[in-house]
Amino acid sequence: MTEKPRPLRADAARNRARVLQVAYETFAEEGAAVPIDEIARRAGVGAGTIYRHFPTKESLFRAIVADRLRQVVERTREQAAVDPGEGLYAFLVHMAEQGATDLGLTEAFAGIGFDLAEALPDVEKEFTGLMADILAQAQRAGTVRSDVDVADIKTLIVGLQAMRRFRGDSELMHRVYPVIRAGLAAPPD
Amino acid sequence: MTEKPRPLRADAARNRARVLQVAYETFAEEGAAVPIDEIARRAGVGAGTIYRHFPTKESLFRAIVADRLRQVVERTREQAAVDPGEGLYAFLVHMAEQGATDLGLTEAFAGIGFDLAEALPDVEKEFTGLMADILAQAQRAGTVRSDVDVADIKTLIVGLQAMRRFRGDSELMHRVYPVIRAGLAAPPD
Amino acid sequence: MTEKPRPLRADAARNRARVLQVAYETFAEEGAAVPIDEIARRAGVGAGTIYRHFPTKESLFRAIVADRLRQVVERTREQAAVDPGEGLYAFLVHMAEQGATDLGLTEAFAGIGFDLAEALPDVEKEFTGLMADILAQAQRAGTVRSDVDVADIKTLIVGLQAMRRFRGDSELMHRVYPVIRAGLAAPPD
Amino acid sequence: MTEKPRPLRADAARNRARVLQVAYETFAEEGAAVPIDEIARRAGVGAGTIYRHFPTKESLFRAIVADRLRQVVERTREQAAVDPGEGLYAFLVHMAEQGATDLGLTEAFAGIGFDLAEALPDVEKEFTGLMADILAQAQRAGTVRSDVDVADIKTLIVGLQAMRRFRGDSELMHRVYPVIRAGLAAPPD
DNA sequence: TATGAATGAGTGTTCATTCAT
DNA sequence: GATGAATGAACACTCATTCAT
Repeated sequence: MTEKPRPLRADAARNRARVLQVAYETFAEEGAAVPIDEIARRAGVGAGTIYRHFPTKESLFRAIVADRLRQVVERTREQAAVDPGEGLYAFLVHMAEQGATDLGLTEAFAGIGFDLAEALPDVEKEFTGLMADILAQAQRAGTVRSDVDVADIKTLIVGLQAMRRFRGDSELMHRVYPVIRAGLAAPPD
Repeated sequence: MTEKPRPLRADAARNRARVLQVAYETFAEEGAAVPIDEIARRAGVGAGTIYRHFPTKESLFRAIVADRLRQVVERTREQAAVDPGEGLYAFLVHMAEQGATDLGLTEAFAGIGFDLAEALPDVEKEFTGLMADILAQAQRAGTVRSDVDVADIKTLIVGLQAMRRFRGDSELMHRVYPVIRAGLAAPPD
Repeated sequence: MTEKPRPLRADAARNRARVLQVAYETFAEEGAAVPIDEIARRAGVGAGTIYRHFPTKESLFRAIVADRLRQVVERTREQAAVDPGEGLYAFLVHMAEQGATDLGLTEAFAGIGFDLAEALPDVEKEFTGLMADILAQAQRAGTVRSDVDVADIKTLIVGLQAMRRFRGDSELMHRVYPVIRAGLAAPPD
Repeated sequence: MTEKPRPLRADAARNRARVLQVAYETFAEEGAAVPIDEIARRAGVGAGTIYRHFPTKESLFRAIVADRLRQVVERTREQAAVDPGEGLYAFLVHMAEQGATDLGLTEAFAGIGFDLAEALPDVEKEFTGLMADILAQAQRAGTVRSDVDVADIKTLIVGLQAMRRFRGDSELMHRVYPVIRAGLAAPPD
């Protein structure tokens, strides 16, 4: 029974996209606590314009998180289709990268003041489904030990995102990610 | 150029200790965004009293972090003396635990809006020294692969703290910590 | 120095009438604080269209008040022609009814943030003239005491409108209006 | 189980009283829609000071209304003790006076955006009780017709307050109040 | 010295009005 | 002419910090 969301006027669509982009960058840099006015300033629009497109600050935040996660899901599915044994690792790397540049996403994913499953149930479901698929694939391919489950993977993502923000991407990938990977690949005790 | 910190009167010292304790608990529960008035209320003192001992909210936060880290250092040194091969693992577990119960400390350690080396250079130096010692010990004992360094361990702590806040202590210890440990113990490629 | 109001195009005239009607209903239901956008939404026009016909929100409000008062004047004149002794009472009842359903009109009439004589001098003049006429008629007919004047009647209207909004129409008519009427009919002390 | 409201410090008590007084005057002049900042400005305090004493704008408004109504109740009881037949009329006059100078009180009493019975049940109860008492007294004394009840009196107060704001006190008392009084004194049809 | 009251800049959000499409 | 998007000045309320008591 949702209203057909009639296409936005060209200028409005441009502004909406611009707000999303700037809000993404700003939340990424400053975390979810940045004032809306700061986002408006950076986007070169009035605060009211943001509120025309997103009724609350939280809804703007949600829109960004949903967008990011959808991109990760898509890229991961593509890669997992090509190399099932590597799908999970590719996913971990994507998520670490996202968390690196995106303070807001990390907070959202770690549930700091934001419950993903409650706020974006659809995205959460698709996301969890993806993880279950690629984890099972990797376990069948023998690249991931058999005793880890989806909850463990989620936990590792939270950890990797935190680490990625703490450490440069190149260093994380060359020095710490191999440790995690070795731990995941190791046979259970 | 530091003032000689003349000894506090007994009641003032008691107040200072009480504020530290309550502030620790409160930041741990509520995160760094909790109002100073809430800490004052819980401590049963006026807000002014807190500002007498700590000139800004941030300085109070710093004092707590320093205090916590000193405790971890002490406990870790004791355990490392007993079993050098386990010292580093004991340390990781202590830090994860601290991060678990201490939202404020995690933020501080991960450098979210707070740079430890800049804010508390003395503590940071001692802390890094400890890590170098116990890492070297473990590598000599053969329990940790030879190609990880202190920076890698710091990074893993950031990750573990984030994970510990995301996941219950028992589950983290039984399900994810073994993965990290297996990765650290594995021989380099 | 007023612009000659050149005749509106048919569609524009239709829009203007529609806005007036919807604005009347909306102000009546929601009071003068209702956003212009809400009126536009209900009327199925853009906000800009309202501003084309009425340069400010207040001017729209004025137009409605004028319209309503003209209707009351007309109906009252008709009834007073039939029964001069009852004309004033019919008028009071009409005005109370208007105030009942029309939060905006009541505010306008009572001068809450809106001065009728200043804002709509023409309407005010006609309105006052009507009251003078029907009051004199009623006094000649002996149905209203001789010592009340037009200002008193205006005052009573303000009171009746306030009362009507406070109390249901039926109850006001059966229980309180008779008291007012008895007071007006009573001979002067 | 209410906290014993320990006595305020002298300066705080002075400020609280000042805020109440200024807020009373300001609401009276401007109505309930005045910004809190305006009240703060007039009182010569920061907005935060008002919020220290009254947690919301509405609670400040409530405090004023309660205070005013209690004064009216008290004065009316005194006068009714002296002359039972006049008690109700004295009450009507008091309430009209209050409404005259107090736009906020009128709005509260007429229920414009504020439900007295819900917001201040104690005051409302005492108030209604007073009206029942003095109305019965007056009816026993024969100064008020037997067929009006408390709800009718409330309605008349709403009307009188609206009228009093519309018309000067002296004129209302000399010209319109006698009409109401005659209507109330008249025998039922 | 301790208290907690006062300050005032800052936050999310709304809405009358203007203006590009 | 009509549309509805953009603007930006409010507003209620919060909180780190200062200061009178």
